[in-house]
Amino acid sequence: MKIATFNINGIRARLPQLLDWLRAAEPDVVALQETKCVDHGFPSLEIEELGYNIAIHGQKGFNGVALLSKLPLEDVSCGLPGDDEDEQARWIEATVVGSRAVRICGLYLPNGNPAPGPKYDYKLSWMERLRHRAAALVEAEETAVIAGDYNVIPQAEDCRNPEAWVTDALFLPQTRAAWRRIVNLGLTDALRIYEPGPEVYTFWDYQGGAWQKNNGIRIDHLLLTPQAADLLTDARVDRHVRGWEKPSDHVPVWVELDA
DNA sequence: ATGCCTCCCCGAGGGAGA
Repeated sequence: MKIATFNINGIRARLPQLLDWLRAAEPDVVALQETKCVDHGFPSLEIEELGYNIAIHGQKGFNGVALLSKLPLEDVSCGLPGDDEDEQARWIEATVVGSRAVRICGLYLPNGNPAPGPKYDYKLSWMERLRHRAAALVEAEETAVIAGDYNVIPQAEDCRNPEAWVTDALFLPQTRAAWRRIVNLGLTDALRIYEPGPEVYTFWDYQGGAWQKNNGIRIDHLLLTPQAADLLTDARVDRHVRGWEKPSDHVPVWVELDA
């Protein structure tokens, strides 16, 4: 079962690229972020024509997450538990049953800039809620993949110019400590298993020729519970997609599970 | 980099992103 995450940066603006990638990469499950449209604006027909079922958690203008799956999406749940006041569409989860049942969680973690400030406070509190949800999945011994745009640069080797990020919400010590508290529940950062080297990035800014200079950061991650990690057979970045016409600033990242 | 792009809102110029 091939499971991918892709911050699409506007699904209506990016539909041709998304369809081209789906046809070429043939993922079984995709977690999308930054769909930037309400549910009735989602281009469902074109995606369903490629054989995907769809679960959407949209919002007007920004945010927005979705799951695509060639297998049925069961027990869909939208919204990260822990704050009933939180209206932002950043979390969706569902179960997909192949040879094994896999819980798929798609997330769009808040950016948090500028830090310090209320946006950074929201990021840290969201990460604490994420830790609680991840702990529950680990405790229940679920076969689960927690995939998405984490807006976290875990370590210095995950960016080209660490010194440029030292005061940024994506790389602040508090952010990376919160990330470690989540990973240290016993989760596996899947891409690191198959791409251990430096200069493995998933985002390149549109500005300043970042792509041409390979001035990237690794912020899109797939975290696996132990039961999912047992099934891991591959994990890669579809880096080439960033060189396409009118690309997203993120590229797809995927894992292959024997499930 | 207090923003060199690009998305969204809409139908101008501002918010958001990372």
